[in-house]
Amino acid sequence: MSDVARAAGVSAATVSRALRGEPGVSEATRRYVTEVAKRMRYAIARDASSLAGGRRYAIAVLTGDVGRGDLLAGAEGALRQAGFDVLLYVLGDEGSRSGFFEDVPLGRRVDGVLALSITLAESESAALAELGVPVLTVDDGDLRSALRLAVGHLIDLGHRDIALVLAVGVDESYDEVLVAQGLEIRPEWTLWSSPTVVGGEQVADALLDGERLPTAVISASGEVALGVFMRLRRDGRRIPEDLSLVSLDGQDLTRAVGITAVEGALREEGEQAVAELLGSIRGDGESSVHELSWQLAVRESTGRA
Amino acid sequence: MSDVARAAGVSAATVSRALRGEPGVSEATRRYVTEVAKRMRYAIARDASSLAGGRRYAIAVLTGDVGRGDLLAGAEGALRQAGFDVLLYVLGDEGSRSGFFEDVPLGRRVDGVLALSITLAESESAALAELGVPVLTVDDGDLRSALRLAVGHLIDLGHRDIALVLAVGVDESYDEVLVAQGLEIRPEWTLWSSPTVVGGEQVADALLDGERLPTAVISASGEVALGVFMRLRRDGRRIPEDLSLVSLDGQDLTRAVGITAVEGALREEGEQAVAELLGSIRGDGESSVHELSWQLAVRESTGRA
DNA sequence: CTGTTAGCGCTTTCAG
DNA sequence: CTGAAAGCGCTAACAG
Repeated sequence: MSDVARAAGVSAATVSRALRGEPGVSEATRRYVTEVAKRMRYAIARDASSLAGGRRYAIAVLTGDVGRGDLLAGAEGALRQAGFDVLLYVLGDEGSRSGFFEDVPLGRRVDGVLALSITLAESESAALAELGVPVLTVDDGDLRSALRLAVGHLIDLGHRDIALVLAVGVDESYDEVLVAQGLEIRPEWTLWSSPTVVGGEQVADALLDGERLPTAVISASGEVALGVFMRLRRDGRRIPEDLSLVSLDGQDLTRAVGITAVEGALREEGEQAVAELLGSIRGDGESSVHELSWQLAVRESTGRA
Repeated sequence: MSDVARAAGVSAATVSRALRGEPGVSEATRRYVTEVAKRMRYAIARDASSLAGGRRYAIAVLTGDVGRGDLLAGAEGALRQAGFDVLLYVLGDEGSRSGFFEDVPLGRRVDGVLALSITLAESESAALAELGVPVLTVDDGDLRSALRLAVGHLIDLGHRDIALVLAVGVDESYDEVLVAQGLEIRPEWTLWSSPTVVGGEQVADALLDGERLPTAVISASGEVALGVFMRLRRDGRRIPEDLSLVSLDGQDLTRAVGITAVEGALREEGEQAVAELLGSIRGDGESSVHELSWQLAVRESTGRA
């Protein structure tokens, strides 16, 4: 920096102010210094800058699963544009996750934390809170609201007989969502399946064995939806003419196959989450939660009842 | 750090040495200092450390597409374990990519660069080279070698009549790979398709329209393989009894559906790439290329001819 | 093996 | 609006 200062005939302090857009420099000086710096290919050293200035210009991004890639991509883009470094931590498997939280390696290194596609345990949140910087958690959102969207779409298409396939282990009841929209519940049309294509095929078999076929199926898992899709087609059923199908998950899969699905605008949500976090950093420093909101991607697997 | 030094009754220099595992401290002192530091929840400030020490302990990870998530996850894990920060840059769309290379924002900030799932243009490589740190590019590997693996597997199963589906736009010939393994080439069994499920279905139709069906199909794309799979099954063909199917890509898709595929051990390759890069950083500082190597994941879509 | 002494390259008062 | 000076929190010789 002092080289640039010398070349521009000013002091280092002025170069610093000029390059960072700080007030207190005449426009002419700023322009000139900026130009000299560019010519000399000079860029401020982040380490020294944050050491001296106390700012860090870095955000830690925690993610459970790199699968939801677009969320990450959106966040990264927005952060880079805002001049922040992205320190990535993939906390997918238990080992790396506990290793991370055991001794959170972020002390005095980041201005904030963004937790994507990861549900933090109480103790984990506490560990992050100790950093003293805002934490923004992007919550995967409510299955209930996703379901509402799917049901609404099917009802609009005239469906009344809707089966719901949940993940095994889910013991919560979602009947109310259907009931709230005026549907009758038939117990045999609530099914559980492991989140695999094979599971979906079995579900389809079960459905076909029933005394009456629903006119639509909603699956919580994309893999299951695909299994149902393939099994029904192999059985000669047409989709969507004979049966409509909606998935509540599995963005990539459902898009590839053309299955109507509830999904998030992940990239945009990532950007938005960053905006919230940066706002908090500049503002009250509060931690918060960003709820992912769902949208319906209507594709070829749904039609009139 | 001086607080810790005082509390431990030593100098700051000793604390520094002890905490970083530098030689020149007695084991007893190191243990004691470490303990005091932990008790005081002290961690070395990276900024100050790298400013003073000249080391940076950070690697820039460039990735074109977060899709190949496991590569990234593997690399991140290995880097974290080695004590390096991961600065992530997602260079998916043209805008962010050119923005990045226009003014590579990494000067004096990283010890090395890891380029994953991204093919660097000449000028981009040059821009990175200017950083003066090693660059390790992970190359997606050769379609030819992936194909060789698939063909070998099918030949082992007794197949001689193999169709190959390439991406539209690929004008290179891969006949030699088949010929080298003693197969005869039938021109009508080389097909081109857009990398979509629908494209795959069309390919299947074309195959079914032909005068003779091959006993096996190799598809360069996972989506296409899925399309072929679904179309054939709907047509009443059994897979693998009537026809075997291998995909050269589409890890997630093919795994979900149970299609035999050539794939990389992405997580492990990511770790390995990191090892190579760190080696170069500590060693000759040379940039290099890590070729992804392929493996065959045999699933239910292939069987004896 | 340990302490002392200079910086690392910036930013920030405080004067001018 | 600009410059001089004093650190930011560490590490790296250099002594002892």
